[in-house]
Amino acid sequence: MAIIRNTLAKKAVFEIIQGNKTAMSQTEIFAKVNNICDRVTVYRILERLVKEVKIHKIVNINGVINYAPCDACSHEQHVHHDHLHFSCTTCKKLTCIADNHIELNIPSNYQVAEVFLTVSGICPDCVIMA
Amino acid sequence: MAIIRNTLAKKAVFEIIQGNKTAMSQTEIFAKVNNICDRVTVYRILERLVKEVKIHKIVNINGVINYAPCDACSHEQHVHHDHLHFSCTTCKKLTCIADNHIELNIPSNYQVAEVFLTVSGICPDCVIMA
DNA sequence: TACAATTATGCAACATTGTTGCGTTAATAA
DNA sequence: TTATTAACGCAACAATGTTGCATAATTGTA
Ligand SMILES: [Zn+2]
Ligand SMILES: [Zn+2]
Ligand SMILES: [Zn+2]
Ligand SMILES: [Zn+2]
Repeated sequence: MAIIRNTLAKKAVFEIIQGNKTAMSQTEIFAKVNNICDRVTVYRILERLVKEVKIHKIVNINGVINYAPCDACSHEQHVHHDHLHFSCTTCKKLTCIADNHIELNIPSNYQVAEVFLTVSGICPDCVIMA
Repeated sequence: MAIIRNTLAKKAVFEIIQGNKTAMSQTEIFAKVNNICDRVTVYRILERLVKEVKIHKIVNINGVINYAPCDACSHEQHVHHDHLHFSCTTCKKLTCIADNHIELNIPSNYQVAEVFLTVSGICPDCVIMA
């Protein structure tokens, strides 16, 4: 059951996320959606897109939740979102960076599931400006 | 200028944070403060304690901002907060783990400032329960 | 094409979290 | 003790996210 429907609003939201170089917050997405649907609907669409593994959720270093497409996420039918994210302190943009396999050094009584790695600094666009 | 005052509320908040094994959110801290002061005051105290490098701010994987003491943060008069944080998916607690020096693999046109590394999974307390 | 089933939406109402302004309180130095 | 001003309380507001329910729209089927 639970047949997935491809509505106009859902397509619009997904295209907005895909069309952007960097990850976007619900607020930014809703601003771009141009009143094609309600604020609440955007929340619900985002929730669905995450569940369908079309986008992934990234928490920025200030706590704001952002969304980015999952293109780079699924390799060989194995979904993983543990790539690195770069958070620019100047333009505040959050960018997905290719995989970054790291060695962890955690006490063995901790059972590791996912790794969230975000690096802050200045992105290429903003370095040029400076 | 800007003389720092050590008020009752500030002491209470700091002791609550220090007395807890894991990091705490503003909501949790205010709940423990037992109406010794206003909700807003807790926000302002937390802000000050962060500025004074007595506590540090950690964003949990769900976007909730948590606070933990800075004991483990300053080594040889050099402050750094880039240690690893463990976020338990069962009890939702956020724990500071000792330093974790990692090798990053980021395009050279990105200018790195800080590294935020959070690992999710099951903490020792919750592993025992299961 | 028409219809039924049910997913998705709009809207209102609410909850939570965080912020700001301003008059008052209280910590600290002199 | 007094003056200075950091810190506080309170009210009001803003932003973000959630829920319930009636209505609309999509999709498979007849
Ligand atoms: Zn930038
Ligand atoms: Zn990403
Ligand atoms: Zn736990
Ligand atoms: Zn920490």
